[in-house]
Amino acid sequence: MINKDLIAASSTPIVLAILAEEDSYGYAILKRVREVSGGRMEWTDGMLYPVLHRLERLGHVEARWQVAESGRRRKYYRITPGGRAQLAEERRQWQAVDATLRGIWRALYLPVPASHPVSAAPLPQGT
Amino acid sequence: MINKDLIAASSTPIVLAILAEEDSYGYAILKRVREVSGGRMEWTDGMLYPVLHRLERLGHVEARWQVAESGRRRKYYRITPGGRAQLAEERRQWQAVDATLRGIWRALYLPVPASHPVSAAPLPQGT
DNA sequence: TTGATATACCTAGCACTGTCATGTATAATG
DNA sequence: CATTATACATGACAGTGCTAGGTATATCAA
Repeated sequence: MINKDLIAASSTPIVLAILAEEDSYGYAILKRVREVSGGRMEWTDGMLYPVLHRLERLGHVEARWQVAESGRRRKYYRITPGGRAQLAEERRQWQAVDATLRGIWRALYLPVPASHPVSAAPLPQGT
Repeated sequence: MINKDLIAASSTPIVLAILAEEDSYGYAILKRVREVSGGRMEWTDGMLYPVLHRLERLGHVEARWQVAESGRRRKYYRITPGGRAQLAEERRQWQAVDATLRGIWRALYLPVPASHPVSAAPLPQGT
């Protein structure tokens, strides 16, 4: 569905953004990604947990064990101030690349994929 | 400037889109990327040539040697019909991920990075 | 009890790919 | 003759998603 490189490029900003909404844990993050993407992105737990561990190692998130009402133990993650700064930086980089891609695509007269109306906003004509 | 994963995710669609504009060669592609991105993206030749070789191996582009008026030999690349199909698919995937990211960011009240006005268009307010 | 399913976390081995450094060659410039 | 820009190529290294497998518990049906 979505290729590996795109997954790699988007996993960090997506996880940080989800945790910026509220504290969460692995299994719930997987479901949240599926929900936010409208089912277009399906993550495996085998890729998510290493991402969470890396973010923790880098100090972008903090983890704590907690037992839910259901009786299950969950590892909740909370974003740190450093994580929020990282999220802003990731967002800046993504938008720089996105602007570049849209700039080239605009000149190409490519057919717009009809499956999902991504944005109804007209493209700016400036600079 | 731009992290490795984002480079990896965008290299294929960018190269294919540049070749969809017109036939080109390695060194010129590097300069074109710098130009189209407004200087925000700087590619190394050490990453571009393997990308071109891979695209050729996959049948997305075709290569031919040619001697320019300057006397230098250049390896020109031309996009194939299969390459155009791949470009459309890459574009579809990119926009799916982009829509997901914008969907999460929209809910966050993140400060807009002021360095580069990527888009002046207001975000659509609908679902 | 037993079995199936969903929840919940973790890791090892593999393949892929950008980075960095390096190599080769030529034209233009001073 | 030295320097710079042009022009292509590759090997060693590190990072990371994928696949497959492992462990454990709560819920529900048979």
